[in-house]
Amino acid sequence: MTSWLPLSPAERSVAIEVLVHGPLSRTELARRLRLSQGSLTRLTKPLIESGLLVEAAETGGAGGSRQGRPSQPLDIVAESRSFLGFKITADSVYGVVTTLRSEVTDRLDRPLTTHDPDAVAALLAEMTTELAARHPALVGIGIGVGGRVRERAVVGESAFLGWRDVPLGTLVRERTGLPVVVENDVAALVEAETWFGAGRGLDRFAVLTIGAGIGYGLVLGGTRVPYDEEDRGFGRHWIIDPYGPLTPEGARGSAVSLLTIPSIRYQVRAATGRDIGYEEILAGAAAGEPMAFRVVDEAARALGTLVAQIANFAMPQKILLAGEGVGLMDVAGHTVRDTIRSHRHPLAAPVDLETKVSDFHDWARGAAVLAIQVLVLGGTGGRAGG
Amino acid sequence: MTSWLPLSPAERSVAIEVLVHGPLSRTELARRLRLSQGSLTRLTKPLIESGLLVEAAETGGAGGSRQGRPSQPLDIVAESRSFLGFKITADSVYGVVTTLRSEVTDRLDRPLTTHDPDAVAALLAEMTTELAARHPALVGIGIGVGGRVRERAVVGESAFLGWRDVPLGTLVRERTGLPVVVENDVAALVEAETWFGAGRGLDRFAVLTIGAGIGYGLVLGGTRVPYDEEDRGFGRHWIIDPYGPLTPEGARGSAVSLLTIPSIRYQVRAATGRDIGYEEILAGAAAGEPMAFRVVDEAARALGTLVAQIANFAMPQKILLAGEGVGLMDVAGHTVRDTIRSHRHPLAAPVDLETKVSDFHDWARGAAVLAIQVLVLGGTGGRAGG
DNA sequence: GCTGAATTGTTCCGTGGCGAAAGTAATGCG
DNA sequence: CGCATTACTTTCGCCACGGAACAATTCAGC
Repeated sequence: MTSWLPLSPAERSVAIEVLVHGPLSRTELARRLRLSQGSLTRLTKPLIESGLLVEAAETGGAGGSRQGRPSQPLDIVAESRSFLGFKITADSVYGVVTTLRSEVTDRLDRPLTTHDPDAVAALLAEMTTELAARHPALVGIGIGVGGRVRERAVVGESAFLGWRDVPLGTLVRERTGLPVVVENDVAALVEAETWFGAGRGLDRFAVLTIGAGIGYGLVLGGTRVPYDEEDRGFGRHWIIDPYGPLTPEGARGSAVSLLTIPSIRYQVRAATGRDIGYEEILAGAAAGEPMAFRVVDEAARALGTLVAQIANFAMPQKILLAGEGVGLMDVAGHTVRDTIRSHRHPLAAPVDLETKVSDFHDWARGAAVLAIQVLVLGGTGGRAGG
Repeated sequence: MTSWLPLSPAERSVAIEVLVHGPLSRTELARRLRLSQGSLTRLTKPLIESGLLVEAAETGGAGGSRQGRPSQPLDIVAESRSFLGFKITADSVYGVVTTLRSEVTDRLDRPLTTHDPDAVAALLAEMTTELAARHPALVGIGIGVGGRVRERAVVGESAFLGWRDVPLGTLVRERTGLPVVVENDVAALVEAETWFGAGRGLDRFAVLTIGAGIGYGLVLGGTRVPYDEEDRGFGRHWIIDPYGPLTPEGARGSAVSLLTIPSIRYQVRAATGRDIGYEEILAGAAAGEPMAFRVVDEAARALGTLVAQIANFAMPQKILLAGEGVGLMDVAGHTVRDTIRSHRHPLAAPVDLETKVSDFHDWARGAAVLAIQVLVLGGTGGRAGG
């Protein structure tokens, strides 16, 4: 079962709308999809018969009209199928099991002791077997990797794994028998947020991730813009302050050198001689420790500048800050917001900014969403506009 | 005649494809629009009968296949209708007459001696009358104004004219009897380049204009992103160098203070005490005059930074530099390109950059394109995705 | 409780746009 | 003079959609 089989385009749009925007009545769907009510009766009938949709029992009583025949919301049976998402880091593999709605129902992590492609694939297969025992309805696997990925199957280049042209998709599919999607990890997270997260239903949407590195993704017209280029690691050459800090990673004063967790720790270590953890640095900055404050304050200004540039030039309706390094916002959010304002027209609409601290399981969940998309869209996921 | 009347969506797409992409055979159209050949016979028949399309006589002999029945290119009768475009500046009105393909066939300029809305409308009507005498098939008027424009008809706010909520569209329509479209001048230029210029056929495309001010427009999915905000003049708060020049317009080190013609002239005047023209400053910089060189070199670096930021964050397939102030590229193009490179990943694809020095007639032509769009699209031009 | 208004969902029919495939037209090549 | 090749046309059938009448189900008011 590679996809929801012979779903007509209209049926698919109904399925996606219900999947992404929760239980909806036929009338509401007709409004959203600009179809007649009659068409909706026609379209939903086979979907219900096939068991994909169900008529939700409760109208809830919230919202809705007071008079007339009560609406009959339709919902997806989110638990009918399970999806597996993996995030591969240098020393660990993080795995999650999700429902069709991308709700995480299980987790499994394993240390990664070798970077040999076959061994990695074997580990993934082993984890899959273990999780499949607990979740019989497993129908697809998504894998997120830092680096360049081609055709959603082959890792073209991944520095931290030392890989070149590794057909990871095939390796895992052969060992599991399940359809596999491989994608750049940032791309996966962006897709997940677009379908089920902060970017749901938006036309233009941007994601900026801060962690060990910088990630960036742009969604236009509901579709992620494919970056042919920079999945070798964003932000190494986004120069924010030419006189900024010089760090091992990234050009002087670049987003990477100012914002990533390693760079911030490096700066503090270089200044104080002590190797302090990221959280501790943030706490120190909040407590007014001069050195930590200086570094964090500079990072906050850099982040504000970056967000303002994204808002000015890509004009998204919303910007999501994600990753492990956005704890910055808790400590220095006001500095970030002040900086954004100073880089925007005073009368411009304020930037709709959302912050979401994410761990590696969120990245894995992003990968699982890819598997969901492939199932729903029938293998043709990720169309580039022509 | 407000539009091409009852054109079905499919017929419209055929008309637009031929209009924008030159003479095309039915088979070629079928390929581009992903329709069957039979459908194209059906769709083109009424278009030809109504006189909108004609079968071009010459297949040319260039390109094309060698064997088989020769193709029969279809073309739009570009001269069958004329359009009028106006660009209003503080002291002049520039007018052009164009064909359906937006080729300029006539021009007319007049000084603007008053900013009284009725007087301006009267002047536009007078110019229209004069041009209509020479071009009988005039069917629509487009007007480009710097400032905020609502609903393609009302000038909400225009600083240089001192206008607030002036229903310019209505004023001109009442006096001419022709359908009128009013739009922000930058928006008009972007639309024109998207349909008939550098952005033709592209999915993602950005325009940056440099002149008395800065302008910016982004096209995604073939549609211009509506900027709810910054049509009060872009770039006043795009801080490129916090320690950059302080000028009367724009924040310190902003794109406006570094790049616009008035700011560059101001900087040279402040440094040398002499009031020199823009072209002369560029010539001086090229000749190695220290002061002019310093200012122009700094401007070129700023432009490079700006273009790199646009490329990094909006990810367009192409960026067009337009306006009266892009002569900069002739003198310091290498500096601009070097700066772009230094702000991008070394392995990233080079930015596709096009330069087009435009004068006020090009701005007027942009406005005329709006009138063409409205005619072709049937009044519903400028849909926001939702 | 009954009636009527309001709202959701269903059934039925007509239309129109589309693709598939067969047929026709116009050319070059041997 | 066929024959292959390519462009276009015609015919046919399908099917997705909208529109309208109808059934279902609730609430409001008397």
